[in-house]
Amino acid sequence: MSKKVLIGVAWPYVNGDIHVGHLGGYLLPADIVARFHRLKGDDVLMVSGSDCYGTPITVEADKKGLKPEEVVDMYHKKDLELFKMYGLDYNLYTKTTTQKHKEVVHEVFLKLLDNGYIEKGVMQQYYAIDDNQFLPDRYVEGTCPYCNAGNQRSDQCESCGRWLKDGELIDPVSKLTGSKVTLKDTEHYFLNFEKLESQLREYLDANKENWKKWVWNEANGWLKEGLQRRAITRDMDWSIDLPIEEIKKRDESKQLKDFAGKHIYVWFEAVIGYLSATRAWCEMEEGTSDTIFKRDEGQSRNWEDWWKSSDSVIYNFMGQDNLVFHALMWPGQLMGLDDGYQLPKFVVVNKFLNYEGKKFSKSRNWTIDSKVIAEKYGVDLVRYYIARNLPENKEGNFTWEDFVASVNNELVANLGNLVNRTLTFINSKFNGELESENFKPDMTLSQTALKLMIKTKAFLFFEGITEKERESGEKDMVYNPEINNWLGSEQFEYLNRFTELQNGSNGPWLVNALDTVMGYSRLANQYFDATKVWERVKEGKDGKDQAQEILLNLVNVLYDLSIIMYPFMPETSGKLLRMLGRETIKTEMGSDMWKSVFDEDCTRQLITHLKLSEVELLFDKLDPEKVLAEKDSTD
RNA sequence: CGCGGGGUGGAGCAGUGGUAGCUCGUCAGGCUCAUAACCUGAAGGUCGUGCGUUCGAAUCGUACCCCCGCAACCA
Repeated sequence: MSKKVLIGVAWPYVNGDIHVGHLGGYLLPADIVARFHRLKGDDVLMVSGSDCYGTPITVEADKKGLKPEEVVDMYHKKDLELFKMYGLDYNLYTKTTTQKHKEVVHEVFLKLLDNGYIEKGVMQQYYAIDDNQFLPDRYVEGTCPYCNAGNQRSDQCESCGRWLKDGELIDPVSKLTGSKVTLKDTEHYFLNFEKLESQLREYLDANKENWKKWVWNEANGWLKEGLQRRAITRDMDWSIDLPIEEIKKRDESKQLKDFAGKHIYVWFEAVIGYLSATRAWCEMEEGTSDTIFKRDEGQSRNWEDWWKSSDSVIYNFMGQDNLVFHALMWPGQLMGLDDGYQLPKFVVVNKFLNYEGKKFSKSRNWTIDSKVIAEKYGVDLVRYYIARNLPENKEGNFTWEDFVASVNNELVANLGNLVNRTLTFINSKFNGELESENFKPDMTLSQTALKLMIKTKAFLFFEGITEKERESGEKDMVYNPEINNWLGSEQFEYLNRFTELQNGSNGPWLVNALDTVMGYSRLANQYFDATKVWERVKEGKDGKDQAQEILLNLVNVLYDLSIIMYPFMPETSGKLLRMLGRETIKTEMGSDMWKSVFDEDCTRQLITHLKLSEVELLFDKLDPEKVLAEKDSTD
């Protein structure tokens, strides 16, 4: 039976364009891991959607003179197109404005209420007197009590940088109407995290080895500090309603005095999207125009298989600003349901990806349009560059100069060149066809090649080698089982790690995994040189037979590469496979493409016959001057 | 003393007690199948600073300096 893997990707706010930083922070890492699991034939469900409610949306709507719904529709549509373009392979990408989401949110709310984790409380909030409405902090401005600067936000004075507490702002007024604002008591529901603390402690301790160290430490820091109850309702119209009718059936002690204007706070509701989207996907027959939808043959349509089965694994991907919600709040919500829910096992958080050393900033026009860059340079180049710069441990940086260098010196020079030199060689010397019944796993390689491979750790190819022999590289060894033996044992430890996360590896470390792909390509280039295959073909029939075997070896490496690069560069993978005359990757459940490369039992079928399709360049070289001009255009 | 992360050759990063590594760049050489690509070799680091623990510290402790993130509805 296929393992169930649920990949929950943080829900992007639909108040602006998705830039390269979002891609690097969580969108692309999630997609890479999802594709990896699909290669292994796992039953993968990747869900996410647009986070549609809350103040950021209404702020953007005001700015554009639109209704919140219109802003949501506009950006949701744009995001859908962008994600399709980047090949982000969601099973369901939906939004939080759906009926299903609302239903599930209500269900969760009521369950937590009944279980005693939600309680009432009174807090103070800004209230516009003339307009008769509560205002979010963002909509209040006044004079800073410290530096007397006017027109400052209620939370921070931009002039002197001080943080302001509620009520400190002098002469606060509504940004919308100019109406005078005061602080007023307001009753809300709160989630009592204190009651969940010991369970959260257990949860963290159980996952110490599964999360990156800094992620765990940060979550641990929050928990040690002590979690306080947190408001889960607001006086804010652009939000999901409370299930008032249902609440009214409850005991009086659970009811607010006045439900008017009370809505569910976005932080509480958005994460429930993982659950609601799973359930929606299970019930859906097909996608709609405002979703990305995909279902493979044989995938389970019982949502509990992902959420309540012990052999399902849940991942969550997010940017660092979302850490506390995913590492503590959301697990807390699930615990409070007390209904056998699986908790996220891998909370995968990345830091931010900066742009030329500075934070991406829409307001300062310091941003790269994800769509434009992909159109110009190709999705896979961008995917590659982002993937190799993922801010897994510390902030990453996107620079145009580095982008060109990475593409030209790594992708083109190493991987692209390997493919091109191998395939054009086969074309010119063998008319694009190879066939060797003699191609067996026990072929003997040249001494030089041996030495090289031994040095580069490829010695794991060979059986019975001693440390001394390894150092000298002298032994005339036999090329043992297959290339994949080596793959399985050493190089692919990384790739294996990034999902299994065994041995306390605190991953996933996608950068390392990508490094492995490139390292494998580099090794093949060394092999090409060491075997001097271009000389072999000049040495009569024997030489040509040898060359054929060498090339078949290389072809098999290319096949491996096309598969292991797939999670990172799916388009390129398909392109390479087509050139090799192979089928492109199928990642249906149970297809187990991974096993065709990575298989401990070495049952893999080697390619012994080859008929090349038309050969083309895998990547085009970038013109540095043209690309560097991009930088100036954003200044 | 709010919480947390980081400071390792020109750049970007691995490395958490035992001869300082990788990718890119630089320099020299080789090769010519290949997108002036590939391969080999070399130069280049007192691992932020001081003190301490230890036979031994980039790695542990401590003090300090610098950069950054979060704490706010910025991914």
